[in-house]
Amino acid sequence: MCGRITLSTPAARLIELFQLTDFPRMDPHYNIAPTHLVICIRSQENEKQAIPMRWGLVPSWAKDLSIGNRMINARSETAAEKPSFRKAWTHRRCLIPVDGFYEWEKPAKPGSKQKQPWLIHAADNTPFVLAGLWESWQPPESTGETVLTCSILTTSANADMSPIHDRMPVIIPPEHHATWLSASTTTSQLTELTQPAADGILTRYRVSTAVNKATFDSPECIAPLADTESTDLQLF
DNA sequence: CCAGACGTTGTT
DNA sequence: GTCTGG
DNA sequence: CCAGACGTTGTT
DNA sequence: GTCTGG
Repeated sequence: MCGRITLSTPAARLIELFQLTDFPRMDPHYNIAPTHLVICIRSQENEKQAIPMRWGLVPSWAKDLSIGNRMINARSETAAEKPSFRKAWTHRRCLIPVDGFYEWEKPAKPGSKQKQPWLIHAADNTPFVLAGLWESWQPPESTGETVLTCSILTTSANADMSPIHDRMPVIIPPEHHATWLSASTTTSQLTELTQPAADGILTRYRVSTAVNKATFDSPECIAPLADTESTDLQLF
């Protein structure tokens, strides 16, 4: 779950949301896939910074970048114990702003229909912030540049998501951003912050199956179909 | 001791 | 790097 | 997450 | 069917 996201919110608005002075230059993208860059906000020596990172966490011991291809999500319930995630869980948490994310609903009857893609977004059409872990990876033999990578944490679905899926990304509301990024946050606080989001904050609409093939920076792929559950989404 | 895994989702 | 399984 | 490949030898 | 690449 949570294997595609969108981010077209202008940098100025994200600067305001995170109270930053600097922000990386990024064009709007409507179909961000694993291995693409996502924006991560991390706290580095008490300095908050927004940095593009490769989506798919590559543990420091990995011999190959491709290991990150299946590390796009981390279960919040078990990340503290998993060898690939536990150091990041303790020391390298980050925030990942999105406009929304895609979820592919399985066909009700097996073998019948095609999967239905939905775009899930905030009910109030504002960008929102996912909980992530990040890692720094150095290619073996010192050949090539250090690569920053990240993973999106998941938790069980809230009432908004459960009709189409049993998991959802962890969402961190603005009042908890600082706690999530702080190095002194306790285990019990982390458990609290990774609970499913409050019911009612998300809504969704059907998108064309063309989302699969759309280029990832085209707004076409988030155009709602006629049969839609919310009609008031605006581009940011 | 060394060798091999190290992950999630969803589906069966 | 660190843990698990053989 | 989906889309697309899924193989080797030898020759150019 | 299952893995890899994006």
